[in-house]
Amino acid sequence: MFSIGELSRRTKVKVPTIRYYEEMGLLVEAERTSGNQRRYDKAGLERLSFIRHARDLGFSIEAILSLIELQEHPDRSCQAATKIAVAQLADVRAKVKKLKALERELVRMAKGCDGHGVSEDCYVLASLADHEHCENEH
Amino acid sequence: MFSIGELSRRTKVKVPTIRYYEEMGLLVEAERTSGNQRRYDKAGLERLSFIRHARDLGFSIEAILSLIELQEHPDRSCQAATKIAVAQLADVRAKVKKLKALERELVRMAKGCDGHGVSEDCYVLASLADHEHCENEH
DNA sequence: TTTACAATCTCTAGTGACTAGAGGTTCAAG
DNA sequence: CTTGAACCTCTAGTCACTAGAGATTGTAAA
Repeated sequence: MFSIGELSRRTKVKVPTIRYYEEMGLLVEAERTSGNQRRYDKAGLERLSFIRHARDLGFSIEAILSLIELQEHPDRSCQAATKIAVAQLADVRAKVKKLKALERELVRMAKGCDGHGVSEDCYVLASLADHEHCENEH
Repeated sequence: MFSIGELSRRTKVKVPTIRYYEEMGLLVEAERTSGNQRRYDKAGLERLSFIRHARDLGFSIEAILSLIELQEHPDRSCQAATKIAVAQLADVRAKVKKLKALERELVRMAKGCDGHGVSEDCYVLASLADHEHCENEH
């Protein structure tokens, strides 16, 4: 049995965030001492590790709620869980693609005017003002 | 002179968002009709296009405020603007890197259990519960 | 000119996933 | 028994919008 601070140290999840997760229903309400402080055990630690890992992977709290629900009903959880993971993967891939496009355009912009002042006009500002320069449609 | 709705149509920025930008100081306060409705001209359109383009590139509203300020003082704006753009680029690159790592792990997870049910336990759930499976440190 | 109705106005509140702070209580070591 | 770090609850703030209520205005057809 350990305190919320200890749980925080072990999982690297901040104390107020743990309380927030409890409020959101991700964590079951913790046991309390007679003085109303939360106490956790190994199960609580594992649950929070699961949540943290999923958050790190970009799953929304809602998605994590679904995954937790699936954990509680092990029959046919596999297909449903995979579906959520695949959706998350698609999301991540879409973000990567968009960011890659932005990266290309920013490189182009930032190269326009560096040290050696071709200072007639700022290329960065001009690029932002004029969409026509753009390689990508966004 | 055109209405906020017309401006919205031309820039693809939603009407409440335009009002929000005005409130945040990104747009100068628009002229009004006798009946208090906003009217815009070409200058307003160009300014909003600039803002929209910068937002699409992931610049924060604060960064855009800086860029707009730079526009108003064209002397030595180039270096400062480039600095902002380079910072933005670094940010985008960091995000890409992180997402790429997540993508790899999600691929590994989602492949674990697909159609042909090796249904002893759900690999997706197991992966989330057990950080040790992880290739990446996060 | 009147009427209808879409578009506009302001204002408040909600989103997601936390983070910060106030003001009060409890735990554990010395 | 005292100290003080850690805990408690509650409210409000963050960012960049988005949604909705309720009132007013603009404009085109009858």
